Amino acid sequence: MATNLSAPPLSPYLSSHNHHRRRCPLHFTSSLRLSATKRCPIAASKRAPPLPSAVAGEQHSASLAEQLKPLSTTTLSDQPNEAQLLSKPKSTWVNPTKSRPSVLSLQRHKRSSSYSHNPQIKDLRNFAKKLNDCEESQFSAVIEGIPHPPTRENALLVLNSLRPWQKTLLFFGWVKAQNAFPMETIFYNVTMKSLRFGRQFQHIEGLALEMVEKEIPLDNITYSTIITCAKRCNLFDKAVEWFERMYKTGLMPDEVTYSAVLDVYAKLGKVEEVMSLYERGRASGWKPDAIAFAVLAKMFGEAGDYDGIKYVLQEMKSIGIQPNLVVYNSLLEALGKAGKPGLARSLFEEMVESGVSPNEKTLTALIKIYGKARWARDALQLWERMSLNGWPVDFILYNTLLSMCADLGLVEEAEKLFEDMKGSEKCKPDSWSYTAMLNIYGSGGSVDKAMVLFREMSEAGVQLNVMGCTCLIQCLGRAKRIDDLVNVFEFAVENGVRPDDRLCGCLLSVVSYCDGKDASKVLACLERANKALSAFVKVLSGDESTDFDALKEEFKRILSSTAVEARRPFCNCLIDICRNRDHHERAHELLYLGTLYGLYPGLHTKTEDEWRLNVRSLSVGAAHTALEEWMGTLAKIVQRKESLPALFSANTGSGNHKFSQGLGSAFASHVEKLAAPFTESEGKAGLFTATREDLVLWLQSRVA
DNA sequence: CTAGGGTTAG
Repeated sequence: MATNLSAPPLSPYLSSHNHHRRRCPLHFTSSLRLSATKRCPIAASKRAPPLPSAVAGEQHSASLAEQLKPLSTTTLSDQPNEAQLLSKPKSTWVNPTKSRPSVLSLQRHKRSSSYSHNPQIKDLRNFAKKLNDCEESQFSAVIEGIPHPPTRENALLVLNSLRPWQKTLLFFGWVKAQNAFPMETIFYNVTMKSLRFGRQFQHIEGLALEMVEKEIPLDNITYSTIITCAKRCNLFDKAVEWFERMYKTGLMPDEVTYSAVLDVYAKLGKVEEVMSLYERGRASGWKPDAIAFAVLAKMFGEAGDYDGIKYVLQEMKSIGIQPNLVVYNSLLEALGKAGKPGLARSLFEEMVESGVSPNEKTLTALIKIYGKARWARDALQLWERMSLNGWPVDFILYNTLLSMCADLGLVEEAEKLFEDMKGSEKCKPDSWSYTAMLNIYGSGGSVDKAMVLFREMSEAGVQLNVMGCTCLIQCLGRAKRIDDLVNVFEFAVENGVRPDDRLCGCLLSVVSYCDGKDASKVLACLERANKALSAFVKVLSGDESTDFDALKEEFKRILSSTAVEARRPFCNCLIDICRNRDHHERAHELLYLGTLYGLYPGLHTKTEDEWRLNVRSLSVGAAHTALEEWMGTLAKIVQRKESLPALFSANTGSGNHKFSQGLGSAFASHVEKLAAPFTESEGKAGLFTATREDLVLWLQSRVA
């Protein structure tokens, strides 16, 4: 998911950007001329007369999708071609020395003077209010009481004041039927705005098609409204479709449409298309503004792309755009997602120094970052600064602070905050707050406190959610309070919690360390949540031998219907279940399958001097299985007298989390039991090493 | 609000 951060500093599309700039200086001069013509240079290529044979062809017939391919993959090679690409039949060539494009820069519409000086304004507003408030059935009756004739200005004023989309649509229909004046674009735009409020994409599209039919021009406002409405309705294909239509008409996108469309592609995860459109916009004279950069920052954050974030910063600097609060917030969050807490911290300081005050979202982002990074000192210092400076706090920020406490194991701080919330008027703990507390008590093993909270929740009328349920079940399982566990599970299901894969994984892990009756009770819960999984567990735990291929197929079927983040935990638990029931052979088979399906990437790493087994993400049983498997393989290599490196190591990790269970110590005792020559390194907790000589001796002794 | 665009929680 995240890009490889050890990759070269610039992403491919970024270097293609530079490449493009270097090679196509003419692009800029041409576009400056073009910019005053209200025509999109991308579209122009489609309408251009046949190009000279050598450069005609693909660009002439290219679709928008093709046009949006990264420039590195399209061949914009020689300069005459560029000039051709940008020229078009009806372009009006203006003085090329004119300083800046005029079309692309945003021209907000001023409130027309009839709005402020219209003495009828009060009557019309009251009338609009009546329309807003009346029953739909009375609409036609009310509308007849319009206090002044529906002139263009009057109609616009009323249309602008209608809230529910149904009323807007009815009124618009009425105005059209009056036939008092020709309909202009603005009427459609205002109506669409109201429809967008009600997320009525169907109606918006209907109106847009009506405009096309009646040859009423669609402008940037129309298109951006259509596109953002589609976006809000999650109809991304529709958003793209309408941008394509706009492109075909040759209308030049302005700043608003640009950032709206960039956001559409960004939300589709189409980074390359975003960058390509960005480059083309830049090349045609578009000056991106803060909103466009906020969109880019968010996109790179979602992709975990640090190079992309650097690029955004660099572009803003070179264009001379100072980040505003929203851009800072997007950048901070992006840095968090890209795993750069240190850079987030320094960017935050830079932001404060530049005079931009953080808001709730800024602080939420940072607290979350520090929590995830387990930077307790920074988190607490920031918390202190928040209250010292009187920085704004809201409900989400409170809950984020609680979650951070859970991540860092700050039990007392969390309890204090939780009590403060209970005492407050506006920020009473909700299910998020309770979940955070259940997480804290659950991971800390404070079962009784967790159960007190559980009871308190239902008294306070706060719903238990799936994560809170998972936390509770985890800690009840560890405490072997299986009857309570079953009760909590049943309560949760009865109260609308729909078990997800994480909850199933949690039940599965409890099954792995329970025996007999307890295991059956938990398995019965699992059966209600995931039939296939519980059936598979029964097969694995049973004594009948199973065909490997059948096992493989079923395991594959289960994994493919499991959320990606829960697949490895499933496999880990299943291996533990096999081992705890002395089905070691099956444990090895499952580890093999897990590796086959990519659940354990980087399990083995080899350099010339050292071979390493990385078991940090494995459960105890899986780690043992992996070690045994490895030793078996090495024994064969020794037998075959093949060459081996000087050093062998196994890494369990040290477990940064305050509440983490000791994989390291479990691994140490397993190594001891096997009398294997691995010893834990002095300075590095969780790193076990063995020399070739010791290991070979031991392997040979085992065979003998 | 002044016909259109961006940011908060496992």
